[in-house]
Amino acid sequence: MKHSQKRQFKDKLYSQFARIGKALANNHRLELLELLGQAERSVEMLARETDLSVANASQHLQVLHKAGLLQSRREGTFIFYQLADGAFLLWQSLRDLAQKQIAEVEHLVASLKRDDQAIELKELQLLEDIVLLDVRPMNEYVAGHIPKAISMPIIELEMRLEILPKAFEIVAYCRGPFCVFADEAVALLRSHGFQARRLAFGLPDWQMAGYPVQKGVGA
Amino acid sequence: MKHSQKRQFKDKLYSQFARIGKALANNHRLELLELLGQAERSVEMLARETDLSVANASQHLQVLHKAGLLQSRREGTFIFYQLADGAFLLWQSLRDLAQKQIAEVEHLVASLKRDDQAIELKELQLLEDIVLLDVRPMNEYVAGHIPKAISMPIIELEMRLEILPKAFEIVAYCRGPFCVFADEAVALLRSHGFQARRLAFGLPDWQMAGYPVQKGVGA
DNA sequence: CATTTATTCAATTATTCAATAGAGTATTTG
DNA sequence: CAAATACTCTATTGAATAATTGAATAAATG
Repeated sequence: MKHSQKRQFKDKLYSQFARIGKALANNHRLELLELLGQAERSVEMLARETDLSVANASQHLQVLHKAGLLQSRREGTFIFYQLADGAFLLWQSLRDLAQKQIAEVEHLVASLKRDDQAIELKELQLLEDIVLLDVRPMNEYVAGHIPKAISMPIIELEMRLEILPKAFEIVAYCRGPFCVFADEAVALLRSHGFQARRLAFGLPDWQMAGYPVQKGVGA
Repeated sequence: MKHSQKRQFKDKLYSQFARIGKALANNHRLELLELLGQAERSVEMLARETDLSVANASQHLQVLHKAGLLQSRREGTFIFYQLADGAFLLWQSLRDLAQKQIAEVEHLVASLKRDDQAIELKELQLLEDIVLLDVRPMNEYVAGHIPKAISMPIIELEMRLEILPKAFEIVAYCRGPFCVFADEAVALLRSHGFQARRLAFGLPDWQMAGYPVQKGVGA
């Protein structure tokens, strides 16, 4: 094989890889990936949750789909998108690299005045006598949650505070390290005299680490 | 926190993530990443190996650098770039997703008429009585290689065929699953009556899997 | 079978990106 | 300190992308 043929082959091959890179090159598309990492959704739901127009969300979803990052299925008039195999690992690698290498990310997270007592993956195993709250929207809890976690969407938390025990520490988790639901939950709980911390990670990270995931509404 | 404030925060955060996506959105930059996954290099070396002008290569390297994917150090008039922590995992996730999800990639690989007997990571452990050849350029071998592998750059292989034993199977590896050096080596070896196969993966994949890596020129 | 709902397509505009050429900046060497 | 080497910056060009709007599909409903 001549040099020019090799060059042509490499150009073609890496251009295919770059299709995935291009799909990752937009903030809205990354936000869509993060949402879809939690649970599948229709175009309209995704548009609403990302504050995009439906047409625009649809376009972005198609870019992700063509790059092999999403799978879709039709159900009546709805089209549900979900992550393709391997897409979460890619998003996770990107997210983690950004956290390590980009100073502005740290700066943004610092602006949340987040508690630095967040619990890492391995630490959670060792904790006993805690109440674990999944503060994501219900549909994400149903799609999968950490065993023993109670569904307590952040919007319902304040109303349902009285059912929580003050004798135990309360641990909240949400979508991932950059999701603020758990921070809001911890702040609210503490302001009402509870002892509370957040997990530093989300359900998909838990799942990727090989831990068991429970689906549906727990008995 | 109001909805509009949350939206602003998310837009800023995901825009930072998208900086990395944008860095991955070009075939030349991905090729640079793959090369740097093997060993650090100067701008000029990278330009030559990717058939880019030096100015253009420099620009692309700076894009990668600003996105946190590369680190650089000066040595005299040379600037050496190397992968930042976590950058190889990101490139590997992207590459593996492309292999699984993009049909054109499979099509391109098929055009190589590659032998499908390639040896996977776990299989290599079980093989005995083989001669393992690292057919990448010498500098990459020096930067790190699989223990017991012999450096045999593909351009030297034909000249040095006589030192190889016919009694053992010969196994060649190179940069990764899409590198053709090992395919060329296998083809050449077989045409000279050797029994030969390639590894399906490269040195960085071996290293990422937690196996030991030897540096320098083996004693 | 017309209407409604959910999604996609097509056309437009503003913005961003890739590549090039040539000038400019560090650093080493004679 | 002048020349050589290695790299970076700037300006320009043409190409690609993002968001918007309104029209066009596909499937379900009355």
